[in-house]
Amino acid sequence: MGRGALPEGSVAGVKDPCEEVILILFLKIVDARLDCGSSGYEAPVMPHVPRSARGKRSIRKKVEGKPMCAFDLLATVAGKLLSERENSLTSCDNTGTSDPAAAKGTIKQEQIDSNERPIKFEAFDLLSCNDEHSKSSKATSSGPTSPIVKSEISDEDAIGGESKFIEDGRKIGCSVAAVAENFDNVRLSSSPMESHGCKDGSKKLPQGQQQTAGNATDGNALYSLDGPVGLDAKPSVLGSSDSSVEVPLHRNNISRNTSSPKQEDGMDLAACNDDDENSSGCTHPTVVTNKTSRMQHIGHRRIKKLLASKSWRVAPTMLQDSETSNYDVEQKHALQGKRMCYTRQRAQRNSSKRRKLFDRCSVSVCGGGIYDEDVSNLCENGGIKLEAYDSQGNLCEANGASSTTTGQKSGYESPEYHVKLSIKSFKVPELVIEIPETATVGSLKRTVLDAVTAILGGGLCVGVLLQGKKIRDDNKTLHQVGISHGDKLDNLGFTLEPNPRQSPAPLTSSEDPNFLSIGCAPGPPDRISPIIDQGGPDATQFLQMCPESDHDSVPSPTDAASSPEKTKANSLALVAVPPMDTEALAMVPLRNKPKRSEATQRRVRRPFSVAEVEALVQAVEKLGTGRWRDVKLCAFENAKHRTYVDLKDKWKTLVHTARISPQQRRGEPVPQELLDRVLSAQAYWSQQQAKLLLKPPSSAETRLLL
DNA sequence: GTTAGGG
DNA sequence: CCCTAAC
Repeated sequence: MGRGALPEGSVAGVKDPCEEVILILFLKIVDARLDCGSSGYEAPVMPHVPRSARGKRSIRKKVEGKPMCAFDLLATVAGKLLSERENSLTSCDNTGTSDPAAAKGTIKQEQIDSNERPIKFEAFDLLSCNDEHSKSSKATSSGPTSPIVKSEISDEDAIGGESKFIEDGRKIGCSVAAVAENFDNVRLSSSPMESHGCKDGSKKLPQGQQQTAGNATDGNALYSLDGPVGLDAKPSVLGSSDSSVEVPLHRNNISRNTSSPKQEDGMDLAACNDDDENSSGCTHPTVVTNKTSRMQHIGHRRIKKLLASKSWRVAPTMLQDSETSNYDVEQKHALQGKRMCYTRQRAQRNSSKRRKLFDRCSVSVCGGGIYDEDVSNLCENGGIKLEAYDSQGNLCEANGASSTTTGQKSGYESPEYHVKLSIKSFKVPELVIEIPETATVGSLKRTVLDAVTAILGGGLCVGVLLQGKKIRDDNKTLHQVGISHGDKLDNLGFTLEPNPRQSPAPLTSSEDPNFLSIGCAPGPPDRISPIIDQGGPDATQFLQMCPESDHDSVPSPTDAASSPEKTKANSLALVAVPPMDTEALAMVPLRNKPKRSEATQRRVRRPFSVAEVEALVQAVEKLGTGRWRDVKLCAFENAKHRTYVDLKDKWKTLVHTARISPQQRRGEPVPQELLDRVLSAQAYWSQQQAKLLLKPPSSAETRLLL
């Protein structure tokens, strides 16, 4: 339908129905979370190589070693797109409806081969292969074993037999929406899903979308997805849509917004509302509705998976000691807080996985994203939290309260003043995307992805906007330009810009240049900048910052968790803005192949103190050597940094130590007395174990004998 | 999630 | 400490 509505007249005699009108899509993507890691970060291509032979089988799981940046990015964009769509649809109506052509005289005529066009996008491939949930797209995804899924899907395929669906602008509108909705899925367009999404979009998307869809004139549609899209675009709209509609990876989905409905401050965090199943943890900071919760939940879960995929990295270096202090947070993240809040301190599970989330990253910005905690965790007392960074970018935390006092003494120029900002969103340069109506949603996705990827791949620049003005002088201090800790920083913005040094080469990743042309595509999407998107104010710092005895002291049972300080920071998120962002960027490893497979951040080494050893020995003497969890609970319950695995390992080393000559021992000497106890305990328990092994059916036997 | 054990 | 395998 609608074909006739095409302003063919305006298109200078082009009547051939074969000629399609190119849609010019202006996608101003705002708030692209670029949780991709350093600018030099290259998505690891090599799957993690098992360190041990038995790891061979682990290959099955190693698919995750794939680059996720593109995906992340896309997800972000998608979320944003969706959000923007919501916001800008209105404007679309105007331009697209009343004056489609005038909207932008860029209606291009182009011979479009309506035939299938196999398209391969590397970037897209990346995406697809990272989509761990591509379950829905099994059709194209070859599963974990084949990380690189060439999306050979033709446009037709992508859209399935309903390609006609996007034949008119109306459908396009829908498509766009669908795209946005599906971006987070980053799945290879599986026909059913695609069309499905599309349908859903037109059928069920209420409000703006439908409206737009209806209004978009056939063919000539110019969507100017621009405007001040807050990350706050509420997903609620979507919430009402069909359950099958994919949830956009809205920022809020990701961010571990634990803010419960009542916590509109955005900083007032509930301590333990992070139940995976309840997904109460991922509600919008301000708008919390049942509608959204579900979706957010989904998003959250998705994120969860992403997290698990190791692809998301957080800036750990910043929070050195946060390893401990943030433990809960981390864990929550990684584990989706499974019962962490409710259950006793069961050992730190998944410690390794959790850790994987933390990669070295010098840049850490609170973007309201996935990694809220790290930064937000710092926002202890609400308000502006002052943070100090050492030259390494390590955070030397100091909360606003105290810092403020001291800081004021320091004077204006005091370097002690640190501004904490929350970058709720990054503005990505405008993207101009031309895509034929006949393009599939899948291709649109790829196009957008490529565009974004290209930008990012070319290297990024961060722009700072203060009150709309771009601050170009990098040498000025924050204070000089008016960014001071005391100010309301709502006027502060950040943009992500293509690296100027990069020649804006046209995106060529597409195999069909005619098909897709993208503006503002600096370079090949070979690399993605990992800009960590840390959580915003909603961060979950409620974590029990329990005075865990991580200070080489024996955990005392009285080490009760301190009441989580509910932060009352202004909703203006706070974000760590490393004084030297350029340096920070520079610090980002440029290595293509991070050493430890994925540059996994190893936990800080924390040698056991004698006291700890003693506690361990004592516990083992009591409980035996096979109940590490109990040992942990018994003696190290409050030592969050000691997992039962750690204890087990320590015991192992203790035994070893006890058996070697004192000269061979290293580190803090352990009293011989303890070592002796270790040996005896070890002997005793191993003996017990042997007994059990030798006499397994003891009970039955006993019974029989009796 | 735990436990055990190699790295 | 890390990583897996096997429960």
